[in-house]
Amino acid sequence: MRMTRLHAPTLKEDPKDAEVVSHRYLVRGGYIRKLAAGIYDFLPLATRTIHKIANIVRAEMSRAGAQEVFLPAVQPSEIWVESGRWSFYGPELLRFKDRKGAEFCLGPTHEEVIVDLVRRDVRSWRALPLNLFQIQTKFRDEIRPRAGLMRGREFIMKDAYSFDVDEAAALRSYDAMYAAYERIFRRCGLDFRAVEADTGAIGGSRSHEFQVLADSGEDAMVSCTACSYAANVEQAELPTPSRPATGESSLAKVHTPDRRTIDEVSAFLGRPAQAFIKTLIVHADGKLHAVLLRGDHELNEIKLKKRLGATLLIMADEAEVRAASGAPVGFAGPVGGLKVESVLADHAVAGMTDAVTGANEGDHHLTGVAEGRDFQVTGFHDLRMAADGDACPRCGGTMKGFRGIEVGHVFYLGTKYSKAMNCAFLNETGDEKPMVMGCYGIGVTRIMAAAIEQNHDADGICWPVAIAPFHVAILPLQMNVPEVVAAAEKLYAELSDAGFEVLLDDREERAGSKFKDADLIGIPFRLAIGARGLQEGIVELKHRRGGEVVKVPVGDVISQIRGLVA
RNA sequence: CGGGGUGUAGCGCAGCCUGGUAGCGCGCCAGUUUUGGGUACUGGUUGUCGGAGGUUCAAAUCCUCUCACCCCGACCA
Repeated sequence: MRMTRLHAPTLKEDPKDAEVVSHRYLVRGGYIRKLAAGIYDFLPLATRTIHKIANIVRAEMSRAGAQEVFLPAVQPSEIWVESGRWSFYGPELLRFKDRKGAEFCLGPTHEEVIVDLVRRDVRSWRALPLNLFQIQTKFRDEIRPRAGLMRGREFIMKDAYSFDVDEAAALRSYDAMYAAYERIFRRCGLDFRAVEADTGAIGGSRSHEFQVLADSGEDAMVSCTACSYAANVEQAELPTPSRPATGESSLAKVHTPDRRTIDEVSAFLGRPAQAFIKTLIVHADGKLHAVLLRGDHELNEIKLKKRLGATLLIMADEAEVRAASGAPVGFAGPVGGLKVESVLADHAVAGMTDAVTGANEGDHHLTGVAEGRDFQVTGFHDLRMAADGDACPRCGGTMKGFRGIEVGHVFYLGTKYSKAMNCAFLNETGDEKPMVMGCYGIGVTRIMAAAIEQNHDADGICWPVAIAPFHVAILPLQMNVPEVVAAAEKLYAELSDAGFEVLLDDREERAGSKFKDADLIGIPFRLAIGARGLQEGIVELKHRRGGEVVKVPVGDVISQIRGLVA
């Protein structure tokens, strides 16, 4: 490809609406443009990278036995009513009517469509296992799209669905997908980690997320430093700690004017956050409950929801907090009783002495509070998020926290959808059974963004070779020196013929501009051809990522590149 | 949805407080110059000032309504 023909409008200045690195560089590098909030145009460079990622995904899915299909983006409401998700899904599901008034939605996912397809024609155990996948544009009307491609509303996703005769077979399908995912992300050149995850609204009993390691990631994980356990902090179970030896303390009320948060009271009283008992009032299915956590811990709403068996769980509003505690938000505490259905406490609160809590009175806290002596709870449970330094639930080792970007998710679904939508088969003994399903997603466009978050420097993108839009950039540095242009053209032809994807910067620009754009776009290897070097028969080969520069005789360029790109 | 903010040339911005009919940088076009990290200079092109309504002799500027977008939060296969 010639730069003069390539539609890659690069920008010198950062776009004003881009905060995260991947968004900035994708826009500046001429990869994407925004059409509306969370909706982007993919320009030629982005399209090339997306194709690279998609082809790796295709190859590995095929290898794992899945077959590619292409399903509609527009879906009728009937199948969603059937699965129960027409009412369960909120406004995130974009709904609309056709000219006859019939209701449709833009597919945020395709369980309904695939189950409908499979149940029509698959009636026998002989046809199973079956695994179908597609690479499709999905639409989710996110409350707040952000961070460019990381959380857009419209995005490209690979989704696969497996159908099996029983749980054991379905788990084999799951394991095959898990293995395929590891191959996919490795081939994409990403530093990633598979972690145990919550199954969320989708149900099922087994689930792993594939997380690209990046400090800018939205998700927090912990992994054990001693064994292989790794999990999302939402998912990680925590071992029950041993009760601390009871210490002595005497209860006292202190005046804490206008100090509401743990941080504020902690600074005011000079006590660490670990000495606090945080009292949260939650509203679950119409009833109020209190949750007690150690001050430095964070509530895990998923665990709490499961413990309460609640379908709807939200933080109580100000009026509810006042009704439960008799005090404004920020001063609730367990001592003296709360007007709530139950008081649940995290294990870490058990046996705390000399603790600080709210006094159930505006502008006052209690110190010297002892659990058991000053208040009782309904029960102790695992209710908090795992964090850096926590003990591993498997081996007791120490867990380390890290952040990641979720690029893939595999779920064991069971029969949730096949039962709801009557997707069944006849087994060898003639009995009708619901198929046992799994579903497996990969965010194709998110991989593009995540790869940049993980692979960039101050000048631009440093693509892994496998997903770079081009392998090599050729930069003739003096367009007015015929020998330079001729040498560049010759290398361009030779490298292209040898099967490499080459971008020739044939613009009448000075060297500086070409270097800047090549760095920004992030082509892994750069050949700079200058009049000076050419006189000695050499060109300069630079590795975008490491920055190493080697002088290469013109005749050796192809073999050198061959060794690098392979 | 709650809080905060922004809409003026393709991009990034100033002008608004104190109304007088629009400007800067980058880009783009022509040329000179320069020629290994966004060269310098000359000339040129580019606007329903987000939209609607109102006040006024006069509105980018003041008022009302509205739309879009961004950030924080809640939300989330």
